[in-house]
Amino acid sequence: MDLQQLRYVVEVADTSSFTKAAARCFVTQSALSHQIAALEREIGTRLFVRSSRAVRLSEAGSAFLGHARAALRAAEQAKEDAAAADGIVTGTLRIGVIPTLTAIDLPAVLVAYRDAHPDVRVELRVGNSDDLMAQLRLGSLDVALLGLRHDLKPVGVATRALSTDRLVAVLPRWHELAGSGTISLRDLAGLTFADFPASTSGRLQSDTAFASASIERDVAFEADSASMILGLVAAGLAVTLLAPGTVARSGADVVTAELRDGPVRVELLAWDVDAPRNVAKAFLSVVAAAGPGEVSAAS
Amino acid sequence: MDLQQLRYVVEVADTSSFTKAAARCFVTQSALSHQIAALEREIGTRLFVRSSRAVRLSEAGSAFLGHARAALRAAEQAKEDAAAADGIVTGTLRIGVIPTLTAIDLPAVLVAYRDAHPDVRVELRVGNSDDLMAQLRLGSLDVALLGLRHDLKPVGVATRALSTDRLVAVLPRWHELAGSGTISLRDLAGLTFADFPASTSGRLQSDTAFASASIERDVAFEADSASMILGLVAAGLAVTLLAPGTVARSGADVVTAELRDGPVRVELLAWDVDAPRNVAKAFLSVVAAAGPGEVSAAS
DNA sequence: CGCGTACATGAGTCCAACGCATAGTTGTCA
DNA sequence: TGACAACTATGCGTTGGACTCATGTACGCG
Repeated sequence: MDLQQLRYVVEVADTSSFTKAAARCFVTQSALSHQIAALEREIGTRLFVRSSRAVRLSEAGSAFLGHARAALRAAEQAKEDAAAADGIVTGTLRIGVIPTLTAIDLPAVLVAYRDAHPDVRVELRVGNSDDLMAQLRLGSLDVALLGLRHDLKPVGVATRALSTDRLVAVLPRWHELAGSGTISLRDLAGLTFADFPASTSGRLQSDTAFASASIERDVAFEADSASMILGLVAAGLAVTLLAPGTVARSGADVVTAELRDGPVRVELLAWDVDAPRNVAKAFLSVVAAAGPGEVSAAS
Repeated sequence: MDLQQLRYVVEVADTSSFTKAAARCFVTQSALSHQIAALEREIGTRLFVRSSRAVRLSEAGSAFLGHARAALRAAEQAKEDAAAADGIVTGTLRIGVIPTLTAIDLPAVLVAYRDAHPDVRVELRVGNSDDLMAQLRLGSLDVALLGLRHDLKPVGVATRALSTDRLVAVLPRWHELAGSGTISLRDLAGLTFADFPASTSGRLQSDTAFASASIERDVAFEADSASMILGLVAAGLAVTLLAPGTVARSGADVVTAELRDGPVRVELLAWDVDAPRNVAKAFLSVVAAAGPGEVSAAS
């Protein structure tokens, strides 16, 4: 048995394909077939059921997989902790980040991080807050930078609040409400809206605010990126609610109006509280040094 | 990184010697040196501090070692569980046994076990009950067959009582008490005793019995094997207390006398309740099928 | 029934782990 | 103090096994 063989098994299980797994491992399909076959010979059982169109784990394979992952994790952890004993942080840090993040300057943070820990490889994954939270809980992300309604406390993870902002109304330049100072949600009643797709956490922020003010609104346009939504607003097709920082950084040709009863959104740094890896702990320190924020225990 | 390298690290850590570790791994010392050096190069840290006369773990090595063991254990477990999914028990069963065991016929049990699970390698280690318990708790034994005073409940392990016996007095053939039927401890006062070494659990059985009967006795001979003690008795140098089965199986030229107030000794099967491995569970079944006994939960 | 896709298998290549020999270091003893 | 013993490090040649390439086989699909 060999760690390499365990990696192969995990990849095949994850991709349900020898060919795809081989590509991910940067070897040919035949090399991977050979190794899996050798492993199966050694343990005396088929780990995968091959059916020419798909590959799936056998019962024995299912029993094997968990331990294989554990072995690989332990080996990785061994390496990281040994280096950590010498004060060196190594490994791969997997960061999830929402595209609209404004609370911190992530590139600047990464400069500081890389400066302090040059041996760490960084994987950045952009996604929406819901997906990132799910990946964090699954352990496929180490830390995540995301945005939530201020009254939602994520469960199963520890968090540090990075910023708290009240959303602003975003209007076309020539809109009648432009320049009328602070307004309220009710002033927007009857207008056409662009917003994030239904039942995403980005959308939920606005939906909840309008619902609790008992205002029906017409979301005629849905898009999954803030810049797309801002484009729609600039074109005069709709209005929307967004964090002021998001609008400012986009450079979109729109105007904003403060909302006295707009929803409050918190951007926060979240991490797995159960198994914080060295790379993640180091990232937390760098963020803590870079900006303010308030730590909150996992719930 | 490679599982083989992890095995090397563990062995070197356990033996504090490259040479001894190499011998245990059935490779030359140079092969092991090469591999450790390669691993240290990969993780960028020295795992061992070499001081020409002794090898000890560095701080990084200590951090590494635990994870290395975990990785090896997980890999082993992966193999065993995969086979178990096909109803096959594999791996190595480590049994500890006291030399005086009489409650079960261990060879017969092993015949049945080997018959049911031919793929299991069996390691037998003979030792005294105290050492076996310690090894069991450390996880370096899977099951142990040992003897204890009936009123001592071992902690941290689950047990199954196999037999309960009252010790008998063992006397030279020509002794005046020979043939006098059931006697009491007090009849033995003033005689010269042979027994197990002080503060072993074997010795404790008799010591406690005499102490609670307020009888001083003279243990002039100490030996760590029952056959040696019986030899001393047969030679007329001393008397002793032993389990009747031990005496019967030894074939020693001695006579026994039942003791109405002799200490009661329990032989039992003990196993680690936290992580019972497949091989151990299978052994428990075989013992359960072979003989009677009463299971007791861990305390 | 040919075509495409995917896994298995045989043959050949090449690297890396191994063994051998030896050097270097340190503690021990006459 | 010098010879020795015990131990690890290292250079070098050898070989087993992991890999690639080429091909075989099985299956679904139009």
